[in-house]
Amino acid sequence: MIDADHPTVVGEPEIAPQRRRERRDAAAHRQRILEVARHLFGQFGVAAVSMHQIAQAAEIGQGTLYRRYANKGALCRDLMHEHQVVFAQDLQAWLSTSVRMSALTQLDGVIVRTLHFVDESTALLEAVVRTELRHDRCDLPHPDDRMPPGQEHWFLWIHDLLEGLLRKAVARGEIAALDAPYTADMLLALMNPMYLRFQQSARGYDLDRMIAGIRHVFLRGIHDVPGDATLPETDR
Amino acid sequence: MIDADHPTVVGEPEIAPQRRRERRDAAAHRQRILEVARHLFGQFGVAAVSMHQIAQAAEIGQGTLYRRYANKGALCRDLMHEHQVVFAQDLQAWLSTSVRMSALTQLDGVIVRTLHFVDESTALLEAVVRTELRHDRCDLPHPDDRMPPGQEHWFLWIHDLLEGLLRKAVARGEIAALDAPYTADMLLALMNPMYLRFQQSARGYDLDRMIAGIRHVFLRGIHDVPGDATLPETDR
DNA sequence: TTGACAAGTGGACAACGGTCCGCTTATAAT
DNA sequence: ATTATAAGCGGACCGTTGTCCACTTGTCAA
Repeated sequence: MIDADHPTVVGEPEIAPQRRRERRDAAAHRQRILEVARHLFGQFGVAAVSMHQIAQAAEIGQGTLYRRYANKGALCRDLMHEHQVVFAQDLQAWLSTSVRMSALTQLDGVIVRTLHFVDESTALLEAVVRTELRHDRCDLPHPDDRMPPGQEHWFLWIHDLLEGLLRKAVARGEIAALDAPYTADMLLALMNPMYLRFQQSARGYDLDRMIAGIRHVFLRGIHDVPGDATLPETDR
Repeated sequence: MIDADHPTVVGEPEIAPQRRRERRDAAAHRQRILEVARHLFGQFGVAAVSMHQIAQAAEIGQGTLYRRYANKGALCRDLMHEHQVVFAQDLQAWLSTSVRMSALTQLDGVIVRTLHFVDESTALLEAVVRTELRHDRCDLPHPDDRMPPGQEHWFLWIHDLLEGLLRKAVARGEIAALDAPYTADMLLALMNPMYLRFQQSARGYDLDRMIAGIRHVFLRGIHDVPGDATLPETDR
């Protein structure tokens, strides 16, 4: 109820000009959390460290920890953030130096680089994926406020990148028309951290073999030209 | 300690001729468990039902439940078993009626049928996959004694089937040489229940679109011939 | 400086998955 | 029928994830 007697400012600035910035002590805690988590993860492995442990080691309550990070996955995402940014920049840079190449070549470059990146970050990425699917997170484009703004979900970005390159390749007549969004998703499925790890540890494939396989099927399956003189060796 | 006075049978039958058969009451419990689980799953969804609940509803202790099923995944596997057998037989039957077709056509048939099967069994299959990867089950060929003997892990079977068909296609000169084991794994990755569901619910792809996409990439990527006029009908 | 209030905090609590272990009982050999 | 024994049983118990809520404290505005 609005009380007319009170001197409510006319156009009261409901706009909430900018979100009250993070309290200083909170920021300090945040730092400590990341630090401690990084340390514990390094020492025992991501999977073996519980949120409770992290809270204790950081000498804060669980509630505090969960306030900042809804789950271990979120924490890992924050830890990864830096790497991701670097990766994204590198990729972006490479793309811009390679504009003169064929879209297919660019696509290949993106795939290979992404695979390497995922392969290097398996530990953290796996935790992310894991918690996401524990929560039935099958509604991928989730907002997730706790994430630094502007940092969209990473996989989404890669997806769009792949899709874009596929479209470009089609537009340039490098390949026949195809279902770009779904094809991008297929590629993404093959680069899923958990799957990657499974194939490496249980099947014993190494990264190069996987890259070769993906190349063989995709770059051929997409390409119109039957000959494969330019394709990398199947080498197995 | 062996007491020499006792008439221990000379070559005592250490062989344990056949495992003492399941006690009758235990068998009854098993039935009840399956029944109750099926019911609860149907009512609330697989994910929403806890082992504790199942035990309670079946009026047995948790220990009893866990004795038979190491986890929810195992229970679901048992529930699925029947369907799986039927599916396997159907597939086998179809394969034997289609021996005169090209290996590639057979491969296509297997892929399509498997996709449909997975799609129909998502609920249960998902629980299986989920628990398997919760346990870091990245060592797939796990023995898992609690499974009906002779019933190997299902995915393994499909994998071998796919691999075999790929090899056959290569041997017959239908396609260029490739890395059959890994290619089979790629296909399997795309048929993963969790991934399937994700793509359907989050991305909104329907099964036909996915089949079309996989066909486009794989049957083209593998095939030597650029045209695709010979590709089999969708037959559903 | 003061006070209001949202942001921040901590720890109790609950649900779930899963293990353990001591007791009971069906079964098979005697 | 008796008995040894392994199969079966139940529920207390543990660790983990995640929620809740009463309390404290930094911050901003007056």
